[in-house]
Formats: sequence, C-alpha cells, structure tokens
Amino acid sequence: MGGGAVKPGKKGTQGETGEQGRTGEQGKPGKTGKSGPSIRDVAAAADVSYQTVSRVINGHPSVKGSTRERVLAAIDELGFRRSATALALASGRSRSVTVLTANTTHYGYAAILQGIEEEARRSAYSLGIAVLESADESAVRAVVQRAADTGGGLVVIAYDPAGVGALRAVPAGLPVVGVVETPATPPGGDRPWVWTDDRAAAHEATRHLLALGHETVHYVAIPSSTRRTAPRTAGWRAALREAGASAPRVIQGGWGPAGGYAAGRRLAGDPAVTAILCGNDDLALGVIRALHEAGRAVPGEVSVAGFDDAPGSAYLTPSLTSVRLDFAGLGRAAFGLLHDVVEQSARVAPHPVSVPELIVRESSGPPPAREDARRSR
Amino acid sequence: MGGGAVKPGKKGTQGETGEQGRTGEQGKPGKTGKSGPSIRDVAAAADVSYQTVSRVINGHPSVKGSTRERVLAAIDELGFRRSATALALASGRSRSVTVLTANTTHYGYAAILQGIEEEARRSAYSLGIAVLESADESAVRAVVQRAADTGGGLVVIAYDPAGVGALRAVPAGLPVVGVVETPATPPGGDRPWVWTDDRAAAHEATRHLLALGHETVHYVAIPSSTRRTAPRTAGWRAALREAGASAPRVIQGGWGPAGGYAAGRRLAGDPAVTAILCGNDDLALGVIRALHEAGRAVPGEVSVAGFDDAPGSAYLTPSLTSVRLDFAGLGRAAFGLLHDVVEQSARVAPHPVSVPELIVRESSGPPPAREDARRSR
DNA sequence: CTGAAAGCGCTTACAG
DNA sequence: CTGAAAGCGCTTACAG
Repeated sequence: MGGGAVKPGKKGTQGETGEQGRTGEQGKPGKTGKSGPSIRDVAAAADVSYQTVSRVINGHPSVKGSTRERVLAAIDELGFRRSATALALASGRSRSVTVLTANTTHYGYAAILQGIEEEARRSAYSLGIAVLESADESAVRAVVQRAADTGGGLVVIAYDPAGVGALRAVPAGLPVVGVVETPATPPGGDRPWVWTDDRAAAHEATRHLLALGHETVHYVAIPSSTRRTAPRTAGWRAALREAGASAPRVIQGGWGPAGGYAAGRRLAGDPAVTAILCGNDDLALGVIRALHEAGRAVPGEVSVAGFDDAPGSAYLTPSLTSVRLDFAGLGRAAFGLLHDVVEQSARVAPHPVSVPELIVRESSGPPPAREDARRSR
Repeated sequence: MGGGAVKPGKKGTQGETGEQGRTGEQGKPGKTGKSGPSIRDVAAAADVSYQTVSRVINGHPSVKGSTRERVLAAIDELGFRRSATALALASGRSRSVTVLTANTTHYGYAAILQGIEEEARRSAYSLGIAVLESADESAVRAVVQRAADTGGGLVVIAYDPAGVGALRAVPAGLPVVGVVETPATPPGGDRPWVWTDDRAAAHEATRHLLALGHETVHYVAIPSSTRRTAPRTAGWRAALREAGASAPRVIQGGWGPAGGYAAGRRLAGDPAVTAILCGNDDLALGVIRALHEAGRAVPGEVSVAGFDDAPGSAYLTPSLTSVRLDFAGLGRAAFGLLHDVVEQSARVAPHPVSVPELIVRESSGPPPAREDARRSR
C-alpha cells in the first residue's frame, strides 16, 4: 500500500475537452419563450369566445359537451399550451416553490431537496433553487427578495446561519415553511416549520457508545445554525451527563471529510480517546482516515459513529455506525405543509415524519481492554 | 470487528419528530404572491406617469436627474419590487433557466447543477429544476413541456436515456443547451452542447493500470445513455487493444455502491482479476467493499480505480485512484452558452473547460507476483 | 351554457 | 425628457 499521505502526487495528464456552439434556429433575439398559439387563436379555430376556451382548459363544468369537444380538438391541432406566466399574473397564484438553501450537495441538504422535489412534482408545482452563498445580512436579504419576486411559495432550509437569516428575512404575508433544527423555542415567529429530533438522535448514538463500555465519547461537530447550543451537541452532552461521564471539549469539524480529517488528527494523538461521535458521515470518513494514518484501529482501539447514514456509509471499511434521519421525508413534509398553506386546502395539519434510527455497523465496538490501553501510553 | 455482512442488524429506536403548523398571517386564500405596491403606486407617490417609473427601474438614460431622484425615493419608501411575472409576460424574456435532469444527487449531476447555479446567480437568472423520473417517452415529453411553459432557457443533462430523450423532445425555437457524453456525432441536431472527454479519461485510467503491470483491466460500467458504446467503455477498450490485452466482458454496475458491491462479488471470485476500473467512485466503493469481504486485498491483490474523483474518495482507505472531471466547470460553461444564446450577446463562442486529470492514490498498484497469484488458486 | 368587459403589472412603440 | 395608448395571455366577476 502506498504512503500515508491522503492526497499523494497527482499525475496530471492531457485530455481533451470539447464544446460546440452553433446558432441555429434559436428563436428571435432576446425573446426567450415560444410565442405559440394563444387562447384567442384556439377560440377562433373552435369558433367560440376565448372565455369559453379558458373554461375548458380549467375544467369548468358548465360547458356543453359538443363545444368542449370542438375546443379540445382545436387545442390539440394548434398545439396550444397555456402560458404559465400569464396564468400567474392574472390569477395571482403561481404553483411554484423555491427552496432557499446554503448548500445543495451535502447529504442532508440534498436529500431534503429531493423530498421537496418529489412532492412538488406530484402536485405539478415547479421547483426553483436559490443558493445562499453568504450569511451576510444584506446578501441574504437580496436572495430572499429575488426568490419572493418569483411569486411562489418558499421553503427555507435553516440549518446554518445563512438559512436562519433567510427565514427571518422573508417578508410577512408570503407563504413559507422552514426546515429547522430541533427548536427549543419557535424560531421564525408565527410560521410553520418542520424538523427531526436531532437531539434525541445524538443522545441515542452517544448512549450506544457508552453502553459498549467507553468511558466517554468525543464529539466532532458540524457548524451550528445559531449561537445557541446545537441540538446534536445538546443530546450528546445530555447522554454523557446521565451516564456520569465527563464531557470533553467539542471539536469543530465543518461539513466535509477534510474537516473530519483535521479533527481526527488531533484526537488520534490522545490515547485516552476511545469513542468519537461525528456530526455527519463525511466527518466520520475523515476522522477514520486520520485514525488509520495514525495507526489506531477502528473499532479495535477507537469506535466511530456518524450522523445521517449517507448512501455510501454501509459500504465503507469498516462500515459506519450512523444515525439515519429521514431527510427526504422531511422535505416531503415541508412541501406538504407549504401546499396546505398556499391552497388553504387543510388547516396545516401535522404530517407524519419518520423517527431517527440508529444503524449499528462495524465502526463501533467495545473499547480496548485496560492493559492494551495502558500499554499504548 | 463485526461480521462480514454489509448491512448488519439495525437497532431501530424511539425518537421524536416534530412538526408544527400554524396559520398566522399567511396571506389571502389562494393568492400566493405579495400584492405590494405597483408601478402606478410609485408613479402616484412621485407625481409622474408610470411609464417614467418603468424607465427609472430599467435604467433608461433619458430621465431628468431630479425626477429620477423622486422616483427612486418613492420606490424606497413604498418598498416597491417589480413583478417578475409581469415583466416576463410583457417583455417576453424571463431571465430564468431550468435544468432537466434524471438525477440530482449523484456526484457528477450534482456538481454540474452546482456549476450552473453559480453562473445563473452571477447573471441574476433564477434557477429551476425539473427531474426526469422516467425515460418513458410520453413522461419525458410531459416534463419537457412543463419546463418549456416556464418560458425560460433550458439546460438538459443527457447522460442517460431520459436525458437524451428530453434533449430530443425540446421544441424547436427554444433556447437550450445539452450536457452530453462525448459525442461521436452531433447528438441533438442544430444546437449547442458541452461535454468532457470521457473517452480520453477512461483511456488514460486504463493505461495507468496496464502500465503497473496488470495483464488486463476489468470494467464495471455505469448505465449508458444510448445503445451505442459509451465513451468511457470505448476508451477503456481502446487502451486494452493498443496494449494487446484481451477485453473482458463489461459488467453493468448501475450508479450506486450497491451495484458496485454486486459486481465486486462476481469479480472477487475470479483469481485472474487483478485490476478493475469503475464507471464512478460510488461503484468503486462497492467493489472495494466486496473485495474486502472476499478477503482480497486492495491494492495488494487487486487494483481499483474510479471515475469522477468525488469529494470523499481521497479519504477512503485505501484512498481511491480516480479520474477527476471538472463537472462544475462544465455546468458553468453550459449556462454561459445558454446565456449567450438567450441574450444574443456573443456568437456562442466556446468556453474553456478544464481537461480530465488522473489522480493516482493508494487503491492502484502493481499486480501480485506470479507465485502469489498461482498460490491463491 | 356562453359572451363582452375589465384588469393582473409591466413593456414597447408612438407621440409630443 | 415625459405622457397617453395598446398589448403580453390569461382570469375573474358580470351579464345574459
């Protein structure tokens, strides 16, 4: 096996990359949409007024069967498609949702997005994404404004300061639901929001490690959304307290494996460390890599558990113990709530969201026997 | 360490999940948008005609300084925001792009999406996502139609049959750019598209493994977008041919680690297998896991290389040799091309897109010595 | 069951 | 430099 470096020499090489642009019959300058047949064209073809066409395409009941047929035939023949923007302008409703998020690729965010998308598609809503690049207040405000200008509903993922700021910055009167950390107290004022119980999940993972015999559990944290103690941190701390274990200092790990790797290097140097809980699976990946490079076996000498149960975690070696959270379900619930608000169909009733589930795999086990621990000092 | 099963017993547990819905001042029934001040309200407040307001918000030069000031002040005071949908309807341009894709979470797709998003944000375009759930022709057509109805530009990721079908189904006259596999022949007719040279990338990775001394290289493939030989497969095969090596049968792996795992189990049983190229890093993860469970060391007995260089690949143990492709850059280029088409600003000139780069890490090495190989039979 | 009118909030020529 | 008119493609009352 090669050396210990994580990113060994890269042999850059030649490769070809292509791109081809042609300007064919790409429509008229500036104009971006089709200027296909309108409701009036259909009306003319079917020999009715355009209001009747409107009734047909809206499924209005009071239309004589024969004229409905004529209209439908004309629609079909002309290839008529109703303009979504005209519909939105005239009716005031847009059947669209835009998701405000600081990230689109980390597993939790991506899975929530996917859940929202599924439900939006089912309800024939179009889906927009607005990325919060910065947590700076005016930058956040600008993104929120632009999203609001779209005229549809909003879902804000408030797992980080940018998202929390965005949720706060949404103008009153707009339909919005927040996906938030377990709230100690209502976060966004008088609005609907959804969450999973991260606190309970962290509590359980920590208890699992303690039950294996570890004296304490170290915690490598993801960034928190506010200055308050994050739910995951709180759950970890509570489990330690209940077990009478001392609580080590929290190590900040960031979101990705690089941050986990850095944290892992620090922890690997301390022989007293036998169990590490990580704020997400990417952090755990980096921590395990660092432990490996330091020659500390997982789970033989150190147990590691992650958070989120990302798709690859079951296939790592060792496979990763992790807490599975149903982010896709959370996203579906968020959209469902938004839909209720926008359509006023229901009184915004709670949806079922599945509970966190600890998945025990190879990366967690009992601590090394006393003598071993002593010997390694 | 636990048993060999990849997904050992899951200890499901209790947890709490919360959701809270309130109906506060959520706006009027049905109406989804703000009905804030309009251009006419501003005009009244500034004591000008609404056309003048239009000129001001569009930065038209011919407006007297003093009246511009008055209008701006009124805008500020009333909190006026120009309606994007009215703008789109009246002007015919929408400054929006919707991405048609079969997937949003696999690394390549997600990174392309991210690149498109970055450039869209820079150009103040709003971004929509339309997911192609099925490759069924009528289903694809429906999604394309709905996306087209939005009135903006389209980017189609055509890495799979659904995407290829969508690209084909886009009505003529709409601004669209395709992100495609290395085209042998122009795929979508008279339209702009972008690609990376997957063929060259696969060729190089295969050559790398052959150069280490392996007699041949097995290939676990991602699904291809068409019935034609996929570029990655072609590159792999060409490298084998040039080296005079025999080409084993391609093994279909799907997109995720589970497929890689299944493929790996088959390959692990054949002691003649000493090198495996995988169509993406997730497949490689599954393959390596399967080899591990079969007791075959990586890279001691079998070398494995992946494709795409996903963020976690450098932190696996062994760290993964992979071919890095600049998907984010590809996404940025795709949007740039679309922007050029829509705004007619440039003659759709090629953008620079970086070349594939082989990253050699721990998972690839020389084959085992002859005797070892013989002994293991 | 169906038509004629007014309007959603803006832009685009056309006048002055 | 600034106003008055017509219209983008639809919906929503209002009439009959």
